Amino acid sequence: MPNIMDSAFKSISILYRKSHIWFNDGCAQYALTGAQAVVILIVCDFEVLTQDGITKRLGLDKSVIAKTLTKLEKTGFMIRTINAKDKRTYDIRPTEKAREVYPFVKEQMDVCFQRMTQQMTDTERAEFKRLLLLAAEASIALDS
Amino acid sequence: MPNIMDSAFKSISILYRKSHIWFNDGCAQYALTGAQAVVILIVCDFEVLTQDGITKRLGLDKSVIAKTLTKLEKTGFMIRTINAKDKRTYDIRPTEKAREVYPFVKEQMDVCFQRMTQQMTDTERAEFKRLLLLAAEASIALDS
DNA sequence: CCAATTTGGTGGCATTTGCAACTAGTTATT
DNA sequence: AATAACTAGTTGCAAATGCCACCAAATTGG
Repeated sequence: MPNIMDSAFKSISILYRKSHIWFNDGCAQYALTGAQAVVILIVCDFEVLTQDGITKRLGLDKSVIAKTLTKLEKTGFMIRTINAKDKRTYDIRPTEKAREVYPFVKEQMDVCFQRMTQQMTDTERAEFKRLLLLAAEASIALDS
Repeated sequence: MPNIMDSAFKSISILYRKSHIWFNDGCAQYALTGAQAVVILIVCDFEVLTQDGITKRLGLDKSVIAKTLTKLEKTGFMIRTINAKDKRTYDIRPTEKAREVYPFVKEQMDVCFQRMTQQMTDTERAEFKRLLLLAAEASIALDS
């Protein structure tokens, strides 16, 4: 297939969609969607977060996080308690069940990145990751 | 905001969603969605393509391309003619209207990439683009 | 040359995400 | 202290995408 691509923008679209299909498949064995798995990872990493904290760190709309958390609470992965200092907000905490799947979900995520970068050298892969983080942080900072 | 991110996978999600919001906004003035604009770019670049050719090059599902093209034909950006050699397939060609918006849409896409990489040096930006294309091509090749 | 398989395209349905309007609680202004 | 402005979260709706089942044409294998 000649000249598949010339644009970084299109590349990002392709990488997003492909990696999410892979990640969703990988998470299905734990009865989780990709979106739910990502939330589990970030909440476990921080131990406690508000919904807004998750929203800002993932660059998703707050309504998306609200819906995902409702599901995760129902399925026993998260606990929501009203914050005493600010009654508008919830403290979101992982359950033991969440901590149990954490390493496996993390592994799935790494596998996805490994797969898309399999023809890169270790140096290239590390540089790719560094630039991705840099661009993502800048993008989040831009509209907030 | 401390430790926003640690994972390349999450970064790709963020970059995709943010850049698509920007791109959609940028394309709205031409009465185009981001998805439609991307199809216009690729069809103009190749002059003629089948729906399957577009599908493979963008890594999207074939039903998505079918729906997008139906819309683009209705709004006068694309022409579909049945291929004489293979009556199952369409030859998709851009109209003059498509060629007219092409440079502006391309510009919007570049602006998005520029925005997310604004703190990079020119060298970093070029390297980032190279690695994105490399990973995207590999991802497409993987499941086809 | 006929049957089986493959390929390109369509339509329906489900999921993910984003936006806008809304509620309730908090902070700032006067 | 009262009101205005802001912030966290919820809900409903719309758009984008993916998957599946299906159809029609083409290719392959006997």
